Amino acid sequence: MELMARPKRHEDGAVDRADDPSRERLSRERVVRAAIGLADEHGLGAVTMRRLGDELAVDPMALYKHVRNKDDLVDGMVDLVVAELPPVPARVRGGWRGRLRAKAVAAREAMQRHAWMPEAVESRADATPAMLRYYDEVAAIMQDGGCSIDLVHHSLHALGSRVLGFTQELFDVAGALAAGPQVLALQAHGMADELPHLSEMLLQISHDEATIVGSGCDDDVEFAFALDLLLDGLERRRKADDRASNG
Amino acid sequence: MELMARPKRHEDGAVDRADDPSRERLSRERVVRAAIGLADEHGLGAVTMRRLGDELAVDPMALYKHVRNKDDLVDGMVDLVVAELPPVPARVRGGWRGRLRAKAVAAREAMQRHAWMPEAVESRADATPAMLRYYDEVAAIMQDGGCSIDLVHHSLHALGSRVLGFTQELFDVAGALAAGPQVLALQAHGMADELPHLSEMLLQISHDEATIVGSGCDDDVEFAFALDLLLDGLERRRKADDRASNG
DNA sequence: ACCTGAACACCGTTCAAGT
DNA sequence: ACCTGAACACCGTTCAAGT
Repeated sequence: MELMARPKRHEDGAVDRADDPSRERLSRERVVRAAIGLADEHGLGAVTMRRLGDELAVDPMALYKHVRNKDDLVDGMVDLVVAELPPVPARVRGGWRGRLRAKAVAAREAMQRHAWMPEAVESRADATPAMLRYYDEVAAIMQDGGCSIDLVHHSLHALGSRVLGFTQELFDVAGALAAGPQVLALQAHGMADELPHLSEMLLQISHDEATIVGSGCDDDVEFAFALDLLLDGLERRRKADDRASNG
Repeated sequence: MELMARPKRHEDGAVDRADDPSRERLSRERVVRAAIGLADEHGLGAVTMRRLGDELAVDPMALYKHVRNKDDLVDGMVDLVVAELPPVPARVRGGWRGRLRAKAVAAREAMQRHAWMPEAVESRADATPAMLRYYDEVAAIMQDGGCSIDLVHHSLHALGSRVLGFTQELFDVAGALAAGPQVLALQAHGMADELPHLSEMLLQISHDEATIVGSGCDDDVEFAFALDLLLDGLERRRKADDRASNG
């Protein structure tokens, strides 16, 4: 998963700089792609103007010619990832719900390749142009499906980032706790007495899962559960609106 | 909203240090409350070991006696806020749904006083003890209401941080865009052609709202809409489970 | 006119030196 | 044995000095 082109080096390790004028020129896209590669490999925390400069074999200050500042860099990373999300397949079963579902599931796959995206998006105040276009597509799917503008509006709020493929979880309820040893650790620390309901739940989960796969929750299942819960609820509201205006 | 006790100073401005042994002793709670006060007033970014030391009129290094490191400090801030959320009133109408709803709405009020909480929570890998206790209470309410353990589990994933009062929005769809001037700005920059559905939606919102209040969306309404959508859907699943096992 | 890199004003944390 | 503060290894960004 090497998204960026590494700077060319001589076999002896010396870096081409002033010598080689054919060396790939810097551009905003090349800078942003290098940052994405850095984040994919080492996390968003590793994305540093200085380190990015190293990665591109360039003076850190040179980056400021292609990027206003670090905020602008992160904006660029988010925008590029969202811009490159696959378009929803032309023919999908299940009406507007099915189309929206397919869109969210496709986005989710991309987000798993870029695990830093939720944190990056969360840290932005404003939506990037690509995010706006994405949400316009979502609105289009719903309006085409017969949702009122008012319902579309509420839905965008209700779905939030879920439609972009985020799990949006407070903490990894299962990953952090459902692993067998962790449950035991909980009990060992006497927390099980304090958390009877969670303990019972986690115990049952790890018991059920143990017979099938490893342990912990299936993120895909949970994502689909929440998504369908919301989409089903929204379709019910759409039908109710329909009856109210047509009946 | 002054949560912390400021260090006492002489009227001439000189700081009591070694002189005054009765000067309030540092403690983990005092450190954490000071950090919360700092975040409430100036945002999470202003919470710095150095600045916190200044605030408490203490060497920054002295903080490390009460707090393992900065991560531990933020953990402490999150834990204290969650621990002090009001308990759900004993008698609330509407069964488990009503009780859970009341809990989320009460939490939401607290979160609005501590606007840095979503960011702080998002940056944590693990839940704090108070968060675990909170989620145990949520699980208890649902189990008492007749939800199967399996449904409780899915619900915790689906509700995510919403039950803690977070809006969990990707970006402030409305705040950033629905304000009248912004819509015009959008059109001026030719984005309206690219975003026909969003533009139409935002135009209608600002038109509708203009006659009632200012502009933008009502966050409380949107929070309640999404919460009820989820709670209604979960109650439907509970009933379906009921029929499946009893019928 | 352009580019570069030294320097500034921060940060969390270590660790040695002083009591 | 304890505490303190100098120092380290970073950070984003400014700005002046050099070409």
